[in-house]
Amino acid sequence: MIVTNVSPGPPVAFLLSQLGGVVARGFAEALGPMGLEPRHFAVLGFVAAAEGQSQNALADGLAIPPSRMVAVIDELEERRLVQRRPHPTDRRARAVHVTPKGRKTLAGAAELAMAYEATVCSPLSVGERTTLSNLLGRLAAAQGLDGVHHALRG
Amino acid sequence: MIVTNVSPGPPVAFLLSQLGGVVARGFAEALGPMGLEPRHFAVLGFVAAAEGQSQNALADGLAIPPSRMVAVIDELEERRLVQRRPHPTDRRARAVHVTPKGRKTLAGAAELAMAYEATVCSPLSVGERTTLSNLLGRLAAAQGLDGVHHALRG
DNA sequence: TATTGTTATACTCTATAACTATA
DNA sequence: TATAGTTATAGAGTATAACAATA
Repeated sequence: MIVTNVSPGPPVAFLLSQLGGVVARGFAEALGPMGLEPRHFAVLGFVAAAEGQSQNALADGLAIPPSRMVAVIDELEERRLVQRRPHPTDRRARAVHVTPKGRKTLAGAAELAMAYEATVCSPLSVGERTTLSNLLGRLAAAQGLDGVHHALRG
Repeated sequence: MIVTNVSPGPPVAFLLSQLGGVVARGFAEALGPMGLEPRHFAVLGFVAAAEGQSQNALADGLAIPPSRMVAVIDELEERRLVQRRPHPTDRRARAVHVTPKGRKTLAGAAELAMAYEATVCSPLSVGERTTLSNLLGRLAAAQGLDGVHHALRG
């Protein structure tokens, strides 16, 4: 009998667990010079993509509990990267906006992220990166990942 | 100017962080029916691969602190999967051995792990799995991963 | 004096649920 | 009565360092 349902080489699930942890930590380190953690980067980017959202809307969109969103916005606001303004139609809510300084910081962090991406992928040719991105994307889709909540785990 | 240093598609580092977390959690769940957590599986397998090692040697080999190893061995011994015996040459140390029940449990857990691997890889053809394993293996090697400490993060 | 196993402590991180002010 | 934001609390998980027995 020929075994066909086992993938050759080291188990993929195995490598993914290993690499996922290392890359997540490495990404956090790469962001260090900006003084941002991955969660700040994620929230800042999400706010910049759609300004004026309520904190609950942000928490919903990034699939994190509202109480955590409060802390992240606190830290971002303390550094003048975002600003809480009164919500135009609901006096309970706060409309979150990005400051000019926040946009600059976001741009810098995005550059660091791209540089880290290049470091991680450096062992591969451009063609291989495309292949890898495609294969991983299919696995991610099968796992129900939609590409939104990225840097929030840990 | 043509941009060549950016990989096409979603960033690989991004997908790896996402998938790593999901797969690690999924693996923990897959092991659930056995009543084992990934760390127990890893230690049990490492002990089975070389019996009679001291706890410090195990902690060293799996790159986890000795105090943590104590807790894991405690739990494995409570379930009669491993056994602490006096070390033949050093009365301070304990030689850790796998019981017959431990071997059966390990075999069952290994089957669950293979089944989970098959689930994760189900969107890919066998050829694609080989390709993916190869690409991930090269990234892992570049990150200094040696393939030993797998299921211990989280 | 150093090392093995162990225990205790302290620290980080997180979600849950209470609280207030508005709706 | 329900919802937005906030705060407080408690839980899980962890590493660090102190400890006793032995080398």
